[in-house]
Amino acid sequence: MENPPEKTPATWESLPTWLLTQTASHAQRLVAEGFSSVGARGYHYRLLATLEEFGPASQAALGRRSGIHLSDMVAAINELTDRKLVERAPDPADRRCNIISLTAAGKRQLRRLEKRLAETQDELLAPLSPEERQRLTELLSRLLDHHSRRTRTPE
Amino acid sequence: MENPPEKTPATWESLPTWLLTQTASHAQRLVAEGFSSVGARGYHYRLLATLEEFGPASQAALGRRSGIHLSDMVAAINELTDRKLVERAPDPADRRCNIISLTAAGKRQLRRLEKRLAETQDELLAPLSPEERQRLTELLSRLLDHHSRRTRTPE
DNA sequence: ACCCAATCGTTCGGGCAACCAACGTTTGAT
DNA sequence: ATCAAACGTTGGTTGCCCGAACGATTGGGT
Repeated sequence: MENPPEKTPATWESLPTWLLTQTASHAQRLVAEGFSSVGARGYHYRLLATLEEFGPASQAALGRRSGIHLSDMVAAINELTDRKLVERAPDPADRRCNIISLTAAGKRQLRRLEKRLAETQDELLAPLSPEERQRLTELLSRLLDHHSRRTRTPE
Repeated sequence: MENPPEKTPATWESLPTWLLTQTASHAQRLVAEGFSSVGARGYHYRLLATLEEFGPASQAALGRRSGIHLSDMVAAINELTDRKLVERAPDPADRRCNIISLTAAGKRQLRRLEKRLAETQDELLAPLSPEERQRLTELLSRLLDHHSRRTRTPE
């Protein structure tokens, strides 16, 4: 999306969906860059943060809480265990389950990722005043709220 | 992202980058659904719209104007020619080039896609008042502007 | 007139986030 | 005891974005 050097003053450029997805792609790039500078990606942060917030859990529970698909958990957890940021232990009470828990190194890494993430927020919102930032997040929250309620089966 | 039925009241949920990327993913889903209901996807719309706005052009020029990578043009144009929405003709003046042009059916399809797209805007912004919609697009425009200027080499 | 750099279309490949289908193992409720 | 459900795992698919390479063709410089 950044490559093509030609101007594109096209019809769709002002549509909310376009503005949204485009700014989001910039945001994602910034976040990913921040994370990759410490050798991680989005899933890693989400998992580490979820682990700290809710404590050790099975892969399935972890996936539900962090919004990561079960089939993507395997690779993500593997990558984290390879880096010793997380431990995968069999659940003695239920042999189907692995219990994933945060290591000390994992906690340190989480601190680093949080720092990067905070910097990224600022980079993203650079051109906006504090009040504008406030309004933007408020509007986005409303939108997200509305649409996740419709998709997440109400009950 | 919509699948897991569990609540995820996690740390990062209020971060602007999260709100942005998540609402964007909802937006993208809505757009994609709208398009696919008439057998198209994003690239198709972008190409048809660009063709109508700028007239027939080579694949390369078309790609630059619509922000689609050259290497992705082949497949997209193939799909459009298969559906007779677009014509690929050799350029008599430059045998390296294909000249892509819109057919009547392509124009009709474009009208359909525009209609879907308009409906999608409304669906996306449903919970916002007209003034709020205005403010949101203005804020997003500012952000997008700022960040695309930094990436697109100024000159 | 010639050469070389640039452009065009094309193919193949990768990355990412999200998702789906299937399977064997294990569990728990009936 | 059985059977549905959950768990982890493997191996796909999709859409969008990007890069490397290559043959064919072109056009500018000299």
